[in-house]
Amino acid sequence: MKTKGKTEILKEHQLRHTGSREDILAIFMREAFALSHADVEHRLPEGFDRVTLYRTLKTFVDKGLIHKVLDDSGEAKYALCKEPCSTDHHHHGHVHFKCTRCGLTNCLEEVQIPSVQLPKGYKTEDVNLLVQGICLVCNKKTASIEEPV
Amino acid sequence: MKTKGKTEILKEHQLRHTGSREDILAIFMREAFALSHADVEHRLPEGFDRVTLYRTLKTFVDKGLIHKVLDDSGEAKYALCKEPCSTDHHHHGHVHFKCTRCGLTNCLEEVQIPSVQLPKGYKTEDVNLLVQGICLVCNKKTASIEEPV
DNA sequence: GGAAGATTTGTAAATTTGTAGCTTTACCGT
DNA sequence: ACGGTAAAGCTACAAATTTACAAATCTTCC
Repeated sequence: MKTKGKTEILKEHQLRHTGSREDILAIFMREAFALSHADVEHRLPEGFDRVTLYRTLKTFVDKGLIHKVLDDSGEAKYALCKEPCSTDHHHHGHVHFKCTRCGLTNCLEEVQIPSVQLPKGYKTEDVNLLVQGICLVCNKKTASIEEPV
Repeated sequence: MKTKGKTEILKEHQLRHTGSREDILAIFMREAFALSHADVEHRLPEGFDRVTLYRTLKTFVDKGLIHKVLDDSGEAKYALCKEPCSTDHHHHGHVHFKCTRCGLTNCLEEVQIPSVQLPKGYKTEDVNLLVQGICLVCNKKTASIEEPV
């Protein structure tokens, strides 16, 4: 199964195909975890215009190409929308996991958010769940030190 | 039932009772929903020192007087801790709800976060759940228009 | 393939935001 | 009331974000 191309993704979201957008989109496609503004910036070629990055991230969010990932740091992070998101409706049923050790935030696509029963009168449209803790990778590192075979 | 006084709250958290803290605490007690840094700032008297606000919010979080409420906006919000929070351990098993209509974010103290089963190897330390949708108040307004008796 | 019109980008400058250092002021236990 | 100490009130800075505007780049339509 071939992954959707960048050109195709941009077109789907009614965005012009430009070099900057291609670069930024490529970064999101390459990394599996959620990226903050700074994360993206670091991965961009030296001297990439900062203003363009601000604008592009905003545009991508507005058009539903990427979505904001909640984070306790207060610093917004972004990740590609894998499920179809229209301009106005983001829909993300999966859990986000932030490792307190390595600091990376991932989408755990395979973990569904359990349904939540809200009090009468509330209407649910979207649910976001952020779990913080130690991720698989960091956990292994620790284990190999603290629990020798 | 009388609500706990500001003086009492500050004392409980080992904080000196000062004018600034009283002002800021009063704002949180007055508003039922979560407030961003900017929200608090706007409600403070003209000319209130910016730096003091930064420091006070930080102190309040550190001492467990208020807790961060995650928000999809990326902008951190804060709300009073109703459950007893010690200096080092915030414990918030409850759900946060953000209304897409009125934009307000509330703590639903009565709704517990269901436990989440993560893949093997992950270790959970903290869980945050944000539900977005239509709140009780906004829902009623709508209902009274769309579903006349 | 090229031109027109609209969008996007690059640049500089203005604003806003978050911190640090230091002095003065205000708490609070004794 | 006194004195040690925490907090407030500045000022100054660096970094982050936004704005304005002209130049460069897309798209569409001949």
